[in-house]
Amino acid sequence: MSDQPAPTGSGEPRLSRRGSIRRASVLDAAERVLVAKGNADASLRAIAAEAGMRMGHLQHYFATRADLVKAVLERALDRSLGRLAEATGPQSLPAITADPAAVVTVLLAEQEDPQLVRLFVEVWALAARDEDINAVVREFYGRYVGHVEAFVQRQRPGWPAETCRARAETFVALVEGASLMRSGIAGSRSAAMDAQLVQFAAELLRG
Amino acid sequence: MSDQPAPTGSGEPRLSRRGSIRRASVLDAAERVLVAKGNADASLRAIAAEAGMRMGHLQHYFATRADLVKAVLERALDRSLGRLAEATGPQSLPAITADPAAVVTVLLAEQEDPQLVRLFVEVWALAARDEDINAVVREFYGRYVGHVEAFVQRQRPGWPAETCRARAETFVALVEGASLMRSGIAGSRSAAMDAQLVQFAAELLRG
DNA sequence: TGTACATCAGTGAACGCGCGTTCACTGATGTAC
DNA sequence: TGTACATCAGTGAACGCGCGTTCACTGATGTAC
Repeated sequence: MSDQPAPTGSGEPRLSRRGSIRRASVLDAAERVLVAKGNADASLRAIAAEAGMRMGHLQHYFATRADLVKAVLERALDRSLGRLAEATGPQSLPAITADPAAVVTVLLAEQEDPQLVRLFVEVWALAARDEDINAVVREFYGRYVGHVEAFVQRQRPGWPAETCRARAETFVALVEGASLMRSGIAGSRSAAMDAQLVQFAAELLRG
Repeated sequence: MSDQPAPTGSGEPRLSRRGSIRRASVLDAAERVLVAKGNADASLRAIAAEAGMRMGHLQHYFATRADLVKAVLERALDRSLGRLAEATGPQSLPAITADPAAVVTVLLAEQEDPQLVRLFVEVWALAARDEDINAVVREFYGRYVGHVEAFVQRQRPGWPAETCRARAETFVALVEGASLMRSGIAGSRSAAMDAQLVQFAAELLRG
């Protein structure tokens, strides 16, 4: 979470400046391998090789594989959330705040990266089985929905909070489902579908 | 696919009547284990135990684990598609054909089974990595969308086919995304969200 | 009706493999005095 | 400024484990004559 060298209090070893950098580069390598090969095939050996270090060394930074995977996902979801907040936040480009359809377009554009979509699908599957990952994922979607809800509230200040919430949840369902239908997993992109998605998602935001 | 004992021509051994029954019970057992434990933890040993047979015996029916998993998914998706066709087909209950909202309600009700949702999420993850599974899954969603498209066409005979198709795809995206938001993976059910989902999904079906 | 034989059903042990984890260890770095 | 020592960075080999697959085998079943 933090760039500071010493997460004091925990049982973890303190990290020097160099150690922090190495830890981050382990996360980078692990994310690359995870995205490229999937959770099942992302072995610690492969991750260590990608990071340019020996396997035993990984344990200096992450006691177990589960810890490493969790840290990778937390970081990746945090990053994703940052981009999302940028797209929906009140401080974003005036053109975007004014036009809900533009928000949808930005989110759909993010899905153009097939590896990112694959990572998300992997994350859902993990969250369905693993309590720790589930907590991380649910917090992510909680915040995601929260951002969208705030956006809707800004568009239609008169609407009750419950309506905004329900619309935000429906919006997120639509966008996440769209990633399946557009990525080659359950279907392929088409201009007609994209247009329909944008129209309906925008309607959810200001309908 | 067939109940007939002899899938002639292939390299597979011919199955006696008893063999066909055993083969089906292997599929049943494999599906139970797969749903309960997920693909990663569903070992052939566990599946054999569930089926009440020895591991080596599985090879009489499925040469490799991949073959078995593929067969399980094909059967499960076929079954799912049957239920779907029933809900959207012209021969279904008059009350359902008349009311798109009822179709949505039926589909959402199917998602109430958490194990089924978990199976689907697993299937998406597999389809994202494995070519064979991908083909199976895409055919499933192709048919799924086809049924919905036909339903839309029946509701609004005047609409061009492309519009019906795009709406059907958007509909499926919404329903599949909803399974994530309602199942505990990315969020939890709420009455307000369900109402919103039904309203918007129905609007997709008849505009 | 009875026997021979091919085919299918099912066993059980062994195989090599890659996995995550452990551990005793050696270098490098930085801090205290 | 120089030395001692603690701490962190990084190595490398070994561990046990569960996995999917292979194989030689024995029973059971059904068909041909």
